[in-house]
Amino acid sequence: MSMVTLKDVAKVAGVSYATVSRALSGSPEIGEDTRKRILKLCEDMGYTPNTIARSMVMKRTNIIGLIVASLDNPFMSELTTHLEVYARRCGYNLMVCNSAYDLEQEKEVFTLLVGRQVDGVIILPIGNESYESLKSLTAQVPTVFISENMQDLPESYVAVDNRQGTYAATEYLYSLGHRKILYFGCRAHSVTHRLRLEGYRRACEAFGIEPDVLHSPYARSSTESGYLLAKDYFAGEQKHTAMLCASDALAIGVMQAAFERGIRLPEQLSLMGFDNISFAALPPINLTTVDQPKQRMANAAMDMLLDQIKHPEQPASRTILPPSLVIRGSCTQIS
Amino acid sequence: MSMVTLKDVAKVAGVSYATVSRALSGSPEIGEDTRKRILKLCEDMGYTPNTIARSMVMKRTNIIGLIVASLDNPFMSELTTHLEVYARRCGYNLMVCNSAYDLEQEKEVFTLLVGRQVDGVIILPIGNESYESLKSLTAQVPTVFISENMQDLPESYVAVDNRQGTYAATEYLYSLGHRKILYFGCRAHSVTHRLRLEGYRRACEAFGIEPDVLHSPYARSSTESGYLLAKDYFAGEQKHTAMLCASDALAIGVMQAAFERGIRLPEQLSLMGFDNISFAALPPINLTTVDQPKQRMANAAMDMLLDQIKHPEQPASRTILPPSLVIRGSCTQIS
DNA sequence: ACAGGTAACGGAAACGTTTTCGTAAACTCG
DNA sequence: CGAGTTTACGAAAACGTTTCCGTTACCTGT
Repeated sequence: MSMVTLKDVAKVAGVSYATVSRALSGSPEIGEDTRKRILKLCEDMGYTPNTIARSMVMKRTNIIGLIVASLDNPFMSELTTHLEVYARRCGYNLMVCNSAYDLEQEKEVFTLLVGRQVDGVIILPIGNESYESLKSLTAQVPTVFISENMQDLPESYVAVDNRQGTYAATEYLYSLGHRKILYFGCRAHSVTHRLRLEGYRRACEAFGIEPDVLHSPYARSSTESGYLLAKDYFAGEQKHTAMLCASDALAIGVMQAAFERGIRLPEQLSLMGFDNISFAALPPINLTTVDQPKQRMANAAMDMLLDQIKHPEQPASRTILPPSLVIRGSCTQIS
Repeated sequence: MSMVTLKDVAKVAGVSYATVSRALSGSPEIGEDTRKRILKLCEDMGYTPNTIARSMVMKRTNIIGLIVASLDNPFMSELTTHLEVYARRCGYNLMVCNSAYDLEQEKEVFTLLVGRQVDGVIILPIGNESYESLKSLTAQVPTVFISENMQDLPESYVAVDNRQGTYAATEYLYSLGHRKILYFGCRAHSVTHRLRLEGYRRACEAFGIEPDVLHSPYARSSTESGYLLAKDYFAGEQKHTAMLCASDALAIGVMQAAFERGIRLPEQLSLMGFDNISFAALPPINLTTVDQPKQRMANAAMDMLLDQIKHPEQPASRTILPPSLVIRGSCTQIS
C-alpha cells in the first residue's frame, strides 16, 4: 500500500534522488546509459510520481475546478464531458462540484476549490448575482465563466450569442407565418435569459409584431417548471400560434403539458427551444431549437483559461460564439 | 495572487507557526485568548490553508476519484450528482474522469488518479473485463465498483439486483397477458447485462414461455444502438407483443424506430426499459421501467469506500439493492 | 518552599518532489 | 601538457503544513 518513492529508487540505483528526478523529467544533463537504467528500475519497482509533492514545489496542481449548477441538466453534462476530455488532453484533471442552483453553495465550493490550489476555475454561474458574489474568489485564481456578464466586469467568459439565437428563432417562426409568438421565459435576472428575451424583443420590433412574454416564477429553467407554467397557460384561452422557449428543458415541459391537454404539435402550436440538448433530437421529442456549440464552447473556455494561467496579468478576454438553428419537426407553416 | 501562509500569520501574531496550526485545528493545548486572536488574524489576512501541503504531511488528499463511461448517459450523470453531493458532505471532493467506454482509457485515468494520490476510487466499469484490466490498480487504492462482478473477485461493489429486476419486469408483462416477449439486449460480456438477461430467462422458464433474445452488436447501450437495432427488427415480421429492453436508453431508441415505422405504443407493442432515468418520466416517453435506486446506490458506495479507507485491511464487501417496478404508460394488457 | 505536575507554546523534523548551485571527472585545444 | 570548457552527477534548499518532543512558567499540594 505504501508507495515507492524517488528515494527508494535512488537508493537501489545507487544515485542521488536528484538524478532520478532528472532522468524522469527528461533532462538533457543525464547520461544515456544511466537514464535507461533508472527508467527500467522505476518500471520494475512500480514507481509512480507523487503528484502532491510535485504540486507542492511546482506551485501548480494541474487541476482545474468546474462548478456547474447540476449535472442532471443535459446541457451542463454534455459541456462537462467535453471539458473533461479536452482538459485531460491538456494535462489537467477536473474537480467537479455542484452548486445546486444555490448562490451560497456556489461560493462555498469555489472557496473549497481555491483552498485546493486549483490552477483555474471554469464556472457555469447560476445567475448574474454570481459575478458579484464571487468577486473576492475570482481575484485569487484564473477563472472563466461560461455565460456573459453585462456590467462589463473584468471577468473572462465564453458564451453563445444568445441575442442572435432568439432573434434567428423568432425570424424563423415569422417566416413560417407566425404573428402571435409567445416567449416562454425564465429567471429574468439571469443574464443569459435576459439576452435571449432581448433578442426576441428586437426581432418582434424588426418584424412589426407584438411581443408577448410569460415568465416562470420558478428558479430553475427545468422541465418541471416548464410543465407547471404551461399547464397554467393552457388552462386559459390560447391566443398564440407559436411559442419560443428559453431552453429545451422548458420546451420539453411545455410539450408534456400540451400532450396531456390533447394539444397536437406542431399542428395546433409551433414550439421552439434553445440549447439543443441531445434529447431534443429524439423523434418523440423532435424539437426545433437553437444549437449552442457545446464542444467549441468547452474548448474555447479551456484554451482561454490555460492562457490566463500562463499569463495571469493579461486582461480578461471574451469569446462569443454564433448559435445555429436546428430545424426539426416541432414547428409548422401556417396560413 | 500569492497566498498568505501560516508563517505569515505567525509572524504577524508573534507566535510560532505551530501555534497557528494548532489554533486552527482546534487543539486543546492552546489558550482561549490566543486562539481567538489568531483566528481573527487569519480572517483579517485572508488566510486559506494550503490543502496540498496538508495532504503532503497527512498522507491523504480527501479526494476521491470517479470514473464513468460517459456523463451523457443520464443514469451515470444522476449517479454522479448524488455522489458529489454526498462526498462533499463527508468532506471529500470528486475528481471526475471519462473512460469513454474504452478499456485503455479507463486504465489510463485510473492510473492518473492513483498518481494523484486519491484516497479512493469509485468506478462504473465499462464491462466485466474492467475487473481484470484494473487488478494492479485496485490493489493500490481502496476501490468500489458500481456493478457486480461474477467471478468472486475480491473487489467491493454495490449494485442493483439486476436479475430480480428483469424477472419482475417479465413477470409484470406476463401478468398483462403477454406470452411473446422479446428481450432486447446489449453487450453480453457486461455482467450487468448478463444478469439482466438471466433474470429474463429464469422468469420465462418459471412462467413456461419461450425466451427470445435479440442482441445489439453495438458496444454502447445507447439510444442510437437501440434505434438502429429496432429498425432492423421492425423491417422483418413482428412476432412479439412485448419488448423488454436492457436499458431505458435502448428502449427510447426502440421508441424512435417504432414511431418512425408508425407502430403505436402501447397498442401494438408493449415496451419496458431498465434504469428509470429521469427522461423516462416525460409524458411523451412515459416509459414503464425498472428503477435503480440511484441515490441509495451512491450513498452506499460512498459509505463503503470511506469505510474501506478507514480500515484498509478489511475484506471486500458487497451491497445489492432491490430494484422496483415503475409502471407508466408504455405497456398494456392484451387479451 | 519545594518537588511534581500541568498548561501553553516554540523548535524542528518530516512528507516527496524540483531545482539551483557546486564539483568532480572527462574532454577540448593550442 | 595545462588551462578552460563541458558533462554528469550530488548536496541541499524550498514548498506549507502537521506533529512529536522540549521547554519554559505557573500552579498544586504538603
